[in-house]
Amino acid sequence: MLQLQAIRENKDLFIDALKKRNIDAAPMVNEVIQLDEKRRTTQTQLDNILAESNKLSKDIGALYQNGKYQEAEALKQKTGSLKEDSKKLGDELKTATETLQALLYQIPNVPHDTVPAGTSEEDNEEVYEEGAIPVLQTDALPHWELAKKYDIIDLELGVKIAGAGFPVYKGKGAKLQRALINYFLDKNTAEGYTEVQVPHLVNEASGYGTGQLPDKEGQMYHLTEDNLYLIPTGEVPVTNMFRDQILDVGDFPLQYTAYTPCFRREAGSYGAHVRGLNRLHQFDKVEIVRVEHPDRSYAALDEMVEQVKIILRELELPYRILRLCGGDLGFTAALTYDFEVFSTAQDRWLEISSVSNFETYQANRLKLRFKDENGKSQLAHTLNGSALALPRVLAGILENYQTGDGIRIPEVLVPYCGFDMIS
RNA sequence: GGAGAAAUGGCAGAGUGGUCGAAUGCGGCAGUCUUGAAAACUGUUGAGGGUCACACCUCCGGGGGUUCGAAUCCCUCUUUCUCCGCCA
Repeated sequence: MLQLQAIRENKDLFIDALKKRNIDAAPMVNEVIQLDEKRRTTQTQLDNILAESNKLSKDIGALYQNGKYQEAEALKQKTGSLKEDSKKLGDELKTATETLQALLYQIPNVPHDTVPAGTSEEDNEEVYEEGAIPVLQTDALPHWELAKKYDIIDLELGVKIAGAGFPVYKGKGAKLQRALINYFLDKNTAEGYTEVQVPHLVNEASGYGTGQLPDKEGQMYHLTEDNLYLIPTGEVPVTNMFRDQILDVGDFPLQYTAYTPCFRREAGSYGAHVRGLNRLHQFDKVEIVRVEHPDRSYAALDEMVEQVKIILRELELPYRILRLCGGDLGFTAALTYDFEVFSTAQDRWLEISSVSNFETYQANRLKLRFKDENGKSQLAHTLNGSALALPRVLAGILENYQTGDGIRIPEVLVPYCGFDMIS
């Protein structure tokens, strides 16, 4: 959520910056300002009435204590109309505040200066590429064929148990997945991220805190009986650890890593590109989350990008980094780098990580603040990234490491797997 | 799941329906003292709205109610603790 006061002071700046997202924010921003003015005048009126009635109540109390019951009763008569007015104004204030809040929820974050203009993923800017794309023999298979051939992932079995998009990993496939999780967590903790295990279901407040609610409501599995949501990413529980907190400036940097399954309804996405592990309803992910001082958040973002690069380099997977354009940038992010691994047999790039700085957008919703050097409280910056998402990394390994004899295991994973070949 | 108790500032812990945003202690911060530190003493120390700044308003787990007036009374939800039941 954008900061109201900042909008009030620089509305044109916001309207301009949001153009990069290809939206005309002017009507919304103007309405925000209007609603805010309404809210404030109502608040002032209400405050005055409350002040008056507080004073009357005190006077009545004093009169009672001095035994002047007649005078007290007389004063009581005067409180009736004040009560009515305050009730009416209170309702108005509530409505104005809620309307304003709902509107603010609808305005996306302001893109960072470096975010390229553009309307779709076509316009994302490639900023880095590393790793040679292997040349495979002509009979190379896509990962879903390999999964079947070596009996390591069973998609049909998952259909029986749950439905499409819920794979069953078997034997060396399961072990490889577990190896990747451990490897990722080890890399992250070695870099100073504290490992946490967090709930996989979150309440409504957490959903609002990180911005999945209200705009992505339909993408999350919702347990209506208990009003809980299955997490679409570890970002939600981990970042919400800090909701409603006022940190000390010395607490930075806060860095956490968590392994969690992720659940996504993926309503409306079907077709050839969702085959195999490409798009699932349940998948595993190791997430890194940071809470940072505003002055340091972009340095932190760079460090997170570096962290993901190192992992991919060690896995010897060919990858590229994209800076997302305004049209492709997530609702809550100010700047996002996507990592894509080249999936050789599918001949396409697969997104395996997304690293973002949300600046104060989430913090404002989370009420995540810190006391700065002058003792004033201000909003912190939040960041997160995948390090990494499992299924597509797995797909990349299966496809890129396939040989005529089987699938080779990347060297760094051999100690974690206990085998060096799937055949 | 059943029965009971509780929820107050960073923490601990008072609080009779009126002058309680809330005693006291600890912690934090500033100062005095000291070569320095500790101790002692003095002062200060929640959040939000509002204002140029004050004033003023809101918040004692959340929501609602009674009352001129609620931390205090009532209803409800949530959470925690104790006992019972079930259970990885």
